[in-house]
Amino acid sequence: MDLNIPSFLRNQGIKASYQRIRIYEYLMNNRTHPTVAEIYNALITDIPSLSKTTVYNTLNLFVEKVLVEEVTIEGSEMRYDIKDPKGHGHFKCTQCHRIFDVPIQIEKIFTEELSEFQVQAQFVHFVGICPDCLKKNS
Amino acid sequence: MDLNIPSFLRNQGIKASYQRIRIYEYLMNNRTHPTVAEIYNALITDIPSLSKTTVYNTLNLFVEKVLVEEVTIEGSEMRYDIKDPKGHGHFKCTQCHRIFDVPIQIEKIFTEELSEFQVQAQFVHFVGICPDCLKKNS
DNA sequence: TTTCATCTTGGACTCATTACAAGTTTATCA
DNA sequence: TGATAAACTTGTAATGAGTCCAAGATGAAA
Ligand SMILES: [Mn+2]
Ligand SMILES: [Mn+2]
Ligand SMILES: [Zn+2]
Ligand SMILES: [Zn+2]
Repeated sequence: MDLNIPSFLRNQGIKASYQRIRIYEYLMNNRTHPTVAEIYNALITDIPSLSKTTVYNTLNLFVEKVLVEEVTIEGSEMRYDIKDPKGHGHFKCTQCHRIFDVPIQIEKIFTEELSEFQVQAQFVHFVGICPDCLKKNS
Repeated sequence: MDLNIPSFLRNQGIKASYQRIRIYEYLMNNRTHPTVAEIYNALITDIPSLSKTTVYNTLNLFVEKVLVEEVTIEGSEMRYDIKDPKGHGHFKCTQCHRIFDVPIQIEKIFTEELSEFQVQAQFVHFVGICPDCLKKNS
């Protein structure tokens, strides 16, 4: 499923600048929920003129156009994730600080009390210790 | 269940200073998930010497001692909530910006894939429009 | 190639939070 | 009492993620 990023972006009503293509491509290839600083540091060697503001602008645009989702989880920096139409939760390991994807049964979360609310988005996340770190500890 | 806050704090290993008592009391009486600024502004008339740093220090201490929980939900300011041993989720209304408590069936969220992880905490939140605002809109 | 809208850039700025050092309170004990 | 020290509070300065803005670059259309 070899995605052509430039035409994909244009289909979403986004002008496919070089910076935007490279940022989207980075998110596709690095499903680690990177921060702005991580994205910027990864691309700056290839794109020496890149500005942090452009990374912010581009991510905000992608979020607005629903190509990308913000992941708010423990810590002071926002993280970014390619939009998953199915939706999934996250698990943050307190030892290695990695963030794992967790499949979620969204329907099961809804409770009676929410019936009067119009829910537009839902977020689930866990904090704890991942299997790798549990092994290392023992 | 008329709680004696000073002795409650001492039981938790926390010295019951006047500031700490008033901040805890405020959180007990205002289950609105207030920000630091809201707590500070509410108490500054009663305690003119109160410092914002004290509010930060106190809340961080309460979080460490598990008397209070941080609520991270949309927006740049941290919010605080008296610790609920049962646990509950939150719903943020995009129109009136209120944050509602939502009872959650935590067990139902757990998926097969989490079985190898040691989960220490879980967070669920929703974003959408609350019943009051839905009525106003129609 | 000219034009005009859109993008990118970097530096200034904002604002929530933390760090720090000096002053205050409180508990303990001579 | 008074002395001593630990813990707490306070105000100011510093940090740092994110935004604003104005000037320059890009690129599609005519
Ligand atoms: Mn993810
Ligand atoms: Mn709550
Ligand atoms: Zn780990
Ligand atoms: Zn509302």
